[in-house]
Amino acid sequence: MVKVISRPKGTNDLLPEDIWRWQKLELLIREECAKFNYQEIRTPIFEETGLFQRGLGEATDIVEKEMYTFNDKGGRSMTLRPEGTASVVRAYVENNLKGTGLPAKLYYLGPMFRYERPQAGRYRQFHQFGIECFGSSEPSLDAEVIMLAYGIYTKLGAKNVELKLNSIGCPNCRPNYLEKLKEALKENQESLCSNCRKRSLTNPLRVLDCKEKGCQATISALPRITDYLCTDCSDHYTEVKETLTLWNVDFVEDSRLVRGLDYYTKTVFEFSVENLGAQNAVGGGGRYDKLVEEIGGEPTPAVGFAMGIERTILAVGDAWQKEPDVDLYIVIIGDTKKEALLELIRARKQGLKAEMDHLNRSVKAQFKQANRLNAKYCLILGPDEIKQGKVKLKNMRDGEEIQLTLSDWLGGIK
RNA sequence: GUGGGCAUAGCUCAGUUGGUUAGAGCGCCAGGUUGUGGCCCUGGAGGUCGUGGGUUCAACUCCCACUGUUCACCCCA
Repeated sequence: MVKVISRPKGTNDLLPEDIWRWQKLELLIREECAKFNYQEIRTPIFEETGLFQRGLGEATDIVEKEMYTFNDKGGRSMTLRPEGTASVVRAYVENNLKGTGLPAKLYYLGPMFRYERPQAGRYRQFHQFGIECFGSSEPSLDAEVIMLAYGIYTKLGAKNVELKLNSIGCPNCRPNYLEKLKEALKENQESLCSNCRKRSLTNPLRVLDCKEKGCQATISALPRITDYLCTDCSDHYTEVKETLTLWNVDFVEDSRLVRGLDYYTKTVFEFSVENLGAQNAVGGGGRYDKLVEEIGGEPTPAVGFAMGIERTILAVGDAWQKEPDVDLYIVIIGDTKKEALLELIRARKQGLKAEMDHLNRSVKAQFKQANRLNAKYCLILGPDEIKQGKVKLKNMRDGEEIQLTLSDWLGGIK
């Protein structure tokens, strides 16, 4: 025997027993995007490495140690995309999408790649759905992006989804806050964990995110960004909140929410669920008014959101029920395969999901198979029936069997 | 990248102080009904006990390494 090659670490085979969940979620996503006038965009799965270095920030963990980077045969450094926004921004600039009218509202759905240690809800190849809206700095679009995501989570039937909201200011007001924060951190070094002491210098905002119990008291006493926002940012934040309230979106303000990517400005938000352990963030996003410029486009305000598909499906749990595989199963008795083949294709032309036996199984085994496929009806074709031009149609829910003519038994299906 | 747990049938798991033929439930296949599913009964197929080394007369069991998986850290979706 040849050695079986197994799939790469941190990747998954999506089998028929699970894939229906994906399809159901994708359908919901596409319907909601259509309602909000978001159009799909599909970009390459790999890009020049520089795109992500510029887009996400050199100092982020993703760029520093989690990217699948390789040289192609021409010696160019390429990277499997670790997230979707940078590519969409690139495509927006490269294809001059502002020319198609603003705001440009785009969504994407597909695999992303990060070299991480896998655990529940965290894989090396995972999938994200995301939306990006370019060309307007209006808070109503921040709210709309959040509303779209909120609507999807609500319709999923997932329990205990929480929306956290914050504003992290802009290049005008954030430096001012950072200084105050650093000062406060300096005074409280003693009471912080070793990690936070490091972060106080390298990335002070992330201290706010620390989950260490010992740090909590100190963190809650630190200055809040929302108290230091400039008028522009503060007004923007207020209007986002007002619009969400107008739309009955439940949210919790969390002045400690900062998020890990460097490109965010003003609005940031995150959706989390209870039952997912450490990987409880199922989606998040925010405004990124400086990113398009950084990628090389002209200054363009933008706001977006990304959802982790695997985590979202985990969060749904068993709240969903699988559709039956077939409406109709044709049971062959004796030498009636030819008739069965004819009726099978007739049923399918009528739009029924139909199946029949291809293993020459016993009648009993055929009914078992029908049951396994959760068939609503069985069409029974035996020599006696064919002789008289009749067939039997059995309702598998209540076991009732009725006799119909071979030519119009389809009328018996409700 | 760091630390801990786990790895036996398709799935969930038993397996005694190391002892010769590795089990159960579910699932799968067949029969119990010359042409009728779900429930029940009977039988059957299916395992190089994650991989490779070592200790031993003897290893699923003990030791080491590797791989996978899982939880936490970290990070994020």
